[in-house]
Amino acid sequence: MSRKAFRRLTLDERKRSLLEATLRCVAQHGLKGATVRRIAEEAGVTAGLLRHYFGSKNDLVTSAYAYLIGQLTADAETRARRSVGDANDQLRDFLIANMTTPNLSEEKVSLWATFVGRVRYETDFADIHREGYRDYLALLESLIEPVLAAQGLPHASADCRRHAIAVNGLIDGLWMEGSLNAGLYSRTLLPDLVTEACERLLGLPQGSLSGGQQHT
Amino acid sequence: MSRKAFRRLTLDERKRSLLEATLRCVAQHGLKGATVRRIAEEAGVTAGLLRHYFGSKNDLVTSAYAYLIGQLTADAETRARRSVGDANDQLRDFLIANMTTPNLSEEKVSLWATFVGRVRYETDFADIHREGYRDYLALLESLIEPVLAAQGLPHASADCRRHAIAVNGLIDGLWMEGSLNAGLYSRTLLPDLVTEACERLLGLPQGSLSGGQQHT
DNA sequence: CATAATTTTATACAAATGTATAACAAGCGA
DNA sequence: TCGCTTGTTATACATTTGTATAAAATTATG
Repeated sequence: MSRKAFRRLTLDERKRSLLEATLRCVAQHGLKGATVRRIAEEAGVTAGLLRHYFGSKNDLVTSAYAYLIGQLTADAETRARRSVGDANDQLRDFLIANMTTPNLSEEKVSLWATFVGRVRYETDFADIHREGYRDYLALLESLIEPVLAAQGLPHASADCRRHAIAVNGLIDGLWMEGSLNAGLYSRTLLPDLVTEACERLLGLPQGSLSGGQQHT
Repeated sequence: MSRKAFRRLTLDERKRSLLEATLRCVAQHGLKGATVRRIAEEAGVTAGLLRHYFGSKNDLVTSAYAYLIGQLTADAETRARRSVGDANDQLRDFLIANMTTPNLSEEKVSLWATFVGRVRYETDFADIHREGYRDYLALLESLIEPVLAAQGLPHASADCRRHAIAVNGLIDGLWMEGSLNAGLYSRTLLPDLVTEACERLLGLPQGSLSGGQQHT
């Protein structure tokens, strides 16, 4: 009986591959159901290798959570920032990015929920969550501020923060229910709904976010 | 060595006690981490008894999820319906019920997230989720409709549904983030914020939900 | 108070899990 | 081509897990 043939990867390639295999397994089988053996199989390696790169299973899973969160916000931010238009366009694109693929995804919501369920009881997860939330809120505030300013609405720091909390709640809730119940809605319902709702929350004139524009 | 002394309970008492012990364990240790032995210890019985009342661990956990969902909506509905005022008061009390204890609770959010993480991949959980979501949305629609009608706003079934989806997203998101980050906010921020945001989402005159009223 | 019914305890067991460690081999530098 | 480093495989092990089953104790019924 001969050994399995294998190929060496660079440290970054291998780590990424392991983290992504971990996320797929956690989504499908849950946190404990994602056993080191299953993850290894998913990544096409043997179990021992996981411990070579991550000190323990907990280390691996924690890193995978951080990887996921970073990816989610980075994706949405990228889609907002690359918008060539004015502040309204950027905010609109950010909202829509959260209501369309790849961010609107059953798998990602499942992962996110699974991890969030542990935030209260495991400090490693709590730290990652807190940091992610803070970043996301800050990003949202920075997108909202110029929109309010352009409309001549109050846009002091406290105003922006309050609005950001509400809009963030709206996004999170719709993102979650929308991903889980994707089949129930038409593909454009959520993007339309979130832009309209955001206009109302911020007190913008109707159509200032959605008006005339077509989202891709 | 003598056996442990025990007391017999009625079927309902025992089942309830086991379900609640299960929820506490799932919150603290996750779905797989809530082992039958831990649950049994939490309930003050031995492991064998679980299988006497629930055919398998999966059966027990599924039942616990349904129990939790039922409890959450029932609590909020009760607090809305017992409101003696008009339609506005009922809607307001419903919103506030979701932003204050006992519903605003880290433990409940943790549980909810943990279960939601499995909805995509296990049909038992999916069924419970779908049903719960449908009920919750219907309840919300029924609370929104008379408020819109009283204001002379469009309140056809489609209008109410659209608004209910948005408001539900807002509630879910704020409830979740609010519970996890309870320490970050003052105790009245979320209730104030959710009522104001809901006014805006529905297009109600400012203060029509929050105005003058004091929430307990 | 005796007897039966069934809740509850206690023990057993195979399978699976995270971790540790030894053996191997791929690819780099000489 | 040869050795050497270390990425990678393979195996071992104690522990924990869900489930099954036998034994015992509590309560209801007469």
